[in-house]
Amino acid sequence: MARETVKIQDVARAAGVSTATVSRTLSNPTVVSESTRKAVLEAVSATGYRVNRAARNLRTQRTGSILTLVPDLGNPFFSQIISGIEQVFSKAEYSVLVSDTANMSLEGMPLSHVFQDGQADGVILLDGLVPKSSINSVKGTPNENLVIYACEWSDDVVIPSIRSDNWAGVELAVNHLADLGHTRIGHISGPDENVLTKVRREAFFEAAKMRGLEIHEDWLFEGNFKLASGAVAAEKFLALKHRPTAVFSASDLMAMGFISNLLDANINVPGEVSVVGFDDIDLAPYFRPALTTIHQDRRRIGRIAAETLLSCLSTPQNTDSKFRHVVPVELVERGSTGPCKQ
Amino acid sequence: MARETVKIQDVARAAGVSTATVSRTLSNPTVVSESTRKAVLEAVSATGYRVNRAARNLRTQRTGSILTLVPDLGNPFFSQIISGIEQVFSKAEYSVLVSDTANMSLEGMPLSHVFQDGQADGVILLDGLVPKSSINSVKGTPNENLVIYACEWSDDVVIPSIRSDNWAGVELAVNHLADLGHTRIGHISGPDENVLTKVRREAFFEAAKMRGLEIHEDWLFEGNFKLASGAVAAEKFLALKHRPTAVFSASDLMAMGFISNLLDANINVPGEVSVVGFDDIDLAPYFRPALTTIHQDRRRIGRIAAETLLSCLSTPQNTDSKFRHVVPVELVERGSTGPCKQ
DNA sequence: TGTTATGCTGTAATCGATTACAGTAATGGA
DNA sequence: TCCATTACTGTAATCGATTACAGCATAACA
Repeated sequence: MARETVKIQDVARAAGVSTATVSRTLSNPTVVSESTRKAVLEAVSATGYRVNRAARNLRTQRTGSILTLVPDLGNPFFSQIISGIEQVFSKAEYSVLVSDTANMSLEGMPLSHVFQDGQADGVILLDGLVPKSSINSVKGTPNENLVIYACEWSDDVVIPSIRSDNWAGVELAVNHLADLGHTRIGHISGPDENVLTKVRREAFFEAAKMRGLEIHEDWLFEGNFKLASGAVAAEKFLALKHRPTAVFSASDLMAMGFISNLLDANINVPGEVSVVGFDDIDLAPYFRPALTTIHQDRRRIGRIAAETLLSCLSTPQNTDSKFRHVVPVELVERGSTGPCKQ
Repeated sequence: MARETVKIQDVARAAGVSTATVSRTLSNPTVVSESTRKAVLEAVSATGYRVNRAARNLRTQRTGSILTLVPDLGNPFFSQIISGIEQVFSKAEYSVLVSDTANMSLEGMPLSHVFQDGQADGVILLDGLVPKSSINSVKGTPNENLVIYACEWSDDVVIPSIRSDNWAGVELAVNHLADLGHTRIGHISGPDENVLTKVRREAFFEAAKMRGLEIHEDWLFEGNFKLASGAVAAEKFLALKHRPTAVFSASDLMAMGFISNLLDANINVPGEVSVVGFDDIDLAPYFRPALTTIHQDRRRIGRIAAETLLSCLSTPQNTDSKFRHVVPVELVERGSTGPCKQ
């Protein structure tokens, strides 16, 4: 009964108006008269018309979608941020594209291509390791302010960013342990190249110093935020002659991997070793011992990032590339930490 | 130095050829002569030309992207499937759009709109609860075969699907427990409306029957696949006068929530109660007790779904709407199950 | 030499919307 | 009555690529 695809022409014909009027009715209803509006809308539903995005995009030079670059899509940590992002953009009638940076080489690929190709109107980077040169390719273009960081970032690149208050989080963790009487505190960090690793490590040293605690080289374990690396850290920990009585892990997953191995070695947590994580993943309260950790509101980070980008999209002028939104974190005390008994 | 945007005209001029030749060089290099090809490619890199997608999409009536509908983006389970999907599509030069069905109402929204709008060339449904009417709106259209299920599905809807071998997984779990001597086995299920719940529950009854085991109404706990619902099930479990000695949970998360609460109540796992999960999430081996569970290869499901859709996209004719790919599962024995001692 | 095939290239129509500009009718004010 | 303004509406150009069709050499063959 209907033609293959119904286009604006068909609606115009059905409503007895021009295509311009149909278009106006749909995108700016107030400028057409009551009666034509009704006629057009009727024709639209009668024909089942739907605006063709490609045509609109070509004409308006917009895409109606934004791109999210994630270092590891399989990681639940990021999926929750994306969830927050999607929530905001779906309301605003934007589509969300996701790409795993592990599946592409960004080395030679300037981010400006995303805009030139008409792939997306904006980009949210969850990956602090996207090459500086790639990001800077948008500097000086009209899209300069449409790339922002969420969660991770790079100190070399000046674009807006949303992040947790990592420094405060580490302080909370260390002070919590110090308050419990621990003086020998170890640290499981993320991978060296990660910006979060740097901040949290530095904050760790600083917080320890503030409490007058000494840190031994031996007590620092480099991981990669994932479970297995926490388990590896535990092996090294167990091999130490003179062990710390508490450990601050830069991620919950590493903390859990660490604890698992300690328990297997019959080391009591928190009896002999207290452990604080970072993230407060859903499982933290259900792990045994329940994990004391620093709560990050991941979905909120995603939402704020999306809202920030959205406002840049609607009013490009008043964007500050140095904009930085820091989301507060909090300590959640659970069962994996206890008083120092030595 | 360069114009705002360089278009195919500019390249044509620079190379001294027509736009048609430029287009051909880029999309079908073999039909142009060696010398022009070189000239064009030089002009392309000299000008920094990039094909405008909106224009191409309009002309070719394709979008180069596919849509993934997820019931809960924040759930790590789905993010790993998406990871597999993205891996395949990024190689094939497709973009992946993700939408959380929780953020949209699909009730009145026919899926055919996705195609009419030119939003995507194909759809992967990770959500078995997308309304039948919405999906069936593509039946009889040219896009009939470009919507497929991954992981979940609906028995009412005839479209290709990729899924784990749920039935076999449940059998493995029940037989494992029966082999350990358990005769009183409980089950924590997903939510009633979920298709996986139905299959796994039915398979549970069947497997139990095959082993000559009786199942009491009291031993069935309805959850929602998430942690907290496992903990709730544990409360009900603890209130029972006559408890099962083993429990099969339809998800690892529920199993962990369940175990946590049992441990808090000083019930030994697996000493007093054995627990088998389903999924084999990354944490399963690090939980204490390490979780015995049914391994599902989520990334593989994603990859196969993507490859299936991809082949439908390239050769639409030979698609079978009844196509069903069942991915094998396996039992992973860990510490949460042990011999029945009663 | 004439005819046909082959290989490459250019012209121009086309995809389906948006929107600048112009035109018309109705209204109000002088 | 005439002019200006307001409120709509229509015409047609435009976004930037792809591709059907036609044209022109050159090669191949009779």
